[in-house]
Amino acid sequence: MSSRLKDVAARAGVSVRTVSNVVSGSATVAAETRQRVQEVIEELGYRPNLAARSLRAGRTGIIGLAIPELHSPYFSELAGLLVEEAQRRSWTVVIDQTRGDADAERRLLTRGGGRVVDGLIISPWALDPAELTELAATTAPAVPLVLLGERSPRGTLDRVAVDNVAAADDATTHLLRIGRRRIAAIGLQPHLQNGTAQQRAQGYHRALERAGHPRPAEALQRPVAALHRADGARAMTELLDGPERPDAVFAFSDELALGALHMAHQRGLRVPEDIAVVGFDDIEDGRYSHPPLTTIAPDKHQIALRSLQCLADRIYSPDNAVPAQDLTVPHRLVVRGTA
Amino acid sequence: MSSRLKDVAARAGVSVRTVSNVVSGSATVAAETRQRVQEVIEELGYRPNLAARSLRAGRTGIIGLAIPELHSPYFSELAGLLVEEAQRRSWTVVIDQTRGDADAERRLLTRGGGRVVDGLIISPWALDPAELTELAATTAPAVPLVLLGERSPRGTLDRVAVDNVAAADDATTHLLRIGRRRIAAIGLQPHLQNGTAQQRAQGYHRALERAGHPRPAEALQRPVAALHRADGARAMTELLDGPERPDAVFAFSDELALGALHMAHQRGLRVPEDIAVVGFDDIEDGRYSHPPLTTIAPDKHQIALRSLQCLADRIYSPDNAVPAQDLTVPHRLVVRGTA
DNA sequence: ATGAAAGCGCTAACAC
DNA sequence: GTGTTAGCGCTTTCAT
Repeated sequence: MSSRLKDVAARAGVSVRTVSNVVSGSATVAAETRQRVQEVIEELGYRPNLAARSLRAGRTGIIGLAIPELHSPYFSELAGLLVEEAQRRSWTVVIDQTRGDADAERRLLTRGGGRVVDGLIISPWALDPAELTELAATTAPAVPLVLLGERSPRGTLDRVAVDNVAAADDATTHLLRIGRRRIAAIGLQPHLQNGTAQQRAQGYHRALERAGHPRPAEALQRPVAALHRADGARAMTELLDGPERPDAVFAFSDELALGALHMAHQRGLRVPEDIAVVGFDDIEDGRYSHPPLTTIAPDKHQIALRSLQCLADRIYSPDNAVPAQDLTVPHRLVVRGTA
Repeated sequence: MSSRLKDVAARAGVSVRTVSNVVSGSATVAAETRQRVQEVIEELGYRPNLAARSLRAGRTGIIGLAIPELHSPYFSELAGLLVEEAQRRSWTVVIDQTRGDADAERRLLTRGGGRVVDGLIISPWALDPAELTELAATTAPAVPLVLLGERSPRGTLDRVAVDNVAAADDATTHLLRIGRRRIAAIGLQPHLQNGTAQQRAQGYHRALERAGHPRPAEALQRPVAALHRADGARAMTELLDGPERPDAVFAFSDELALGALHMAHQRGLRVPEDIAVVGFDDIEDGRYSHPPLTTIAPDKHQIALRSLQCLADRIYSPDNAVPAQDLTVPHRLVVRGTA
C-alpha cells in the first residue's frame, strides 16, 4: 500500500501540516524537524498524490499538444522540442493526434474528455478557422489555447507561426534566381479549410508575379490529399506526365519534396540539373537525402518556446487580462543540393 | 466560473447522486429525470473534473511513455501508434524524453515526479538492465511497468521486443546470400549498457560464423555515439578510409543506414553495386531514399498493441497476480534497393 | 429511483 | 514553528 502525508506525519511524530511544508518547501521548518521528516519520507517511499494536489490547486500541471500526426517528422521534431521545453517549466505534455479529423479537433476544443489539461497547443488541420474560433469562444470555461499555424479571424486567439507568404515567396524567388522558369507547386489542399497551404500558394504566386511571370498553368499547381512522401511522389508523376514539364518544384513540405525527389530519381532525372526541388520544414531527413534538400527552415525552437510562453501567460493571468497575440517566428532559406 | 456536479443538481432539482449517475451511466435513472439533467448539463457546459475523479478512483487514466527521443523516426512512429491505441482504451499518454540520460530513466522508474501515471512503458537506453530491475523492485508502491527492447535479468519485468539476434542474423545472411564477403557492422554502443546493440552484434556474428566466415576484423565493426544519421555518416567515413574497405554494411538502425548511404553517395560510390546497405527499423524515410533502403521491419503495430495489453493486465490485475511476460513480436526482412 | 453524507490526499486559512 | 481542520469535486455506501 502506498503511504500518504498522514502516514509520514504519524511516523515522524509531527502534523501533516509540517510534512506538507517540508515537501513543498513553502514555509520555514526547523532544521531538525525537517531532517526527521525527510528520513521518514525516504523510509516510507512517500510520493505526493498528484490527483489530490491538482484537485486542491485547481490545476493539473498538464498541457495538451494536439497535432495531426506524430509520425510526421515535422511534428515529431516540434513535439520533442515542446516536451523538452515544457519539462523545464514543470509541465507534463499529453499528446493527441487529430489525424486531420475535424471531429477530433472539435472534441479537443470543447474539452470533450473533461477538464484534464491546463491549456492546449493545437495545430488545426481540418477545422475552418472561423468554426474553431467560434468553438473556443463558446466553450465554458474557456481552455487557454494557442494555435500553431492557423490564424483565427480578427486575431481573437493566440497564434504562433512563420510568415508563410513571405517564406513561400523566398523559396520561389530562389528558384527564379537560379534561372528556373517553369516552376511547379505541390501541396495545395483544396479539400481542407487550411489556411497554411493557401498562404504558401499566395507567396508562390506573389514571387512569380513580381518577377513578371504569367500566372502558372493549372497543371503546374498540384493538389495533394495529404502531406506525406507518397503524395509528393504522386504529384511529381503527374507533373512529369503532364502537358508542361516543369524545371523546378516548390513543395509545401519536406515530406512532399522528398517524395517528389524520389520520383525524379525513379524517372532517371538529374536533380537539380533537370529539375530543381525546394521543400519546407527543414526536417532532419532532408539533410541526408541525395542530394541534400534545399528548404525553408522555420525556427522550430522559437515556435516551441513562444507557444509555451504564450500559454503560460494565458494560464497564469487573471481571466483573459492578456490580449491575444499573433507571433511570427523567423524562417530562413537553407540552400543545399536540390536547388 | 466552471460548474460542478452540485450546480447541475441544484438547477435540475435533483441530488448530486442522480447527476453523477447520468454522467457515468452507471445506475438506472428515470428517462424523464435523465432528460432534464442532460439539458442542464448542456446549458451549464458542465465537464467532469478529472482530478477529483482520479483522486476518488485512485487512478488517473494516464499512462507514461518514456523514450530516448521523440524526434527519432522510429520512436515517433511507435509513439504515434501507441497514442492511437491508448486512445482506444480511453487512456491518455504523456511522453517523456530520457535523451539517453541514466538519471532521467531512474527518476521515471522511481516516480520522481509523484504519482501521476497509472503505468509506464519505457524504452531504456542508458540504464543497465540489472539496475533497472532493482529500481523497479524497490520502488514502493510499484509502478506497473513494461519494458521495450531491454530484457530484465531473469525475466522479472514485462517486456516486448523483436528477436534482435535472429533479426540481425537475417540481415547479415541476406548480405551473404547476395555474395558479399567483407560485411561491416555499424551501431555498437560500448559506452552504454545497451543489450539491444549487443544482441544485434551477436546475430551478425552468428550469421558470419554459420557461413564459415572468420570473425570480422575490428576495423569492420564501428561503434557509434548515438543512432542518428550523422553517426552513420561518420562510421561510413571511417570504414571507407579504413584498412579494409567493406562491400556491405549492416547498420543497427535505419537512421544510421541512411547516414551511411548519404556518405557513400558523397564519396561517389554506387549503391548497391560498390557497397550494399541493410538497416533496421523500417522507418518511413527508408522507403523513399535513393535507392530505397533494404531493412529489417519490426512489427511496430504489434509492439504498440501488446505492450498496452501487457500494461493493462498489470494495472487491472489484483497486485502482481500476473506473471511477468516476455513477448517477442515478429519481424521481417524487407528487400528494397540497397542490398 | 433518489437523497444524504463520508472520504479519496492534499493545501492553506486559522489558531496557538 | 507547528497543530487542527475545512474543503477542492467526485463516487459510492447506506438509507429511504
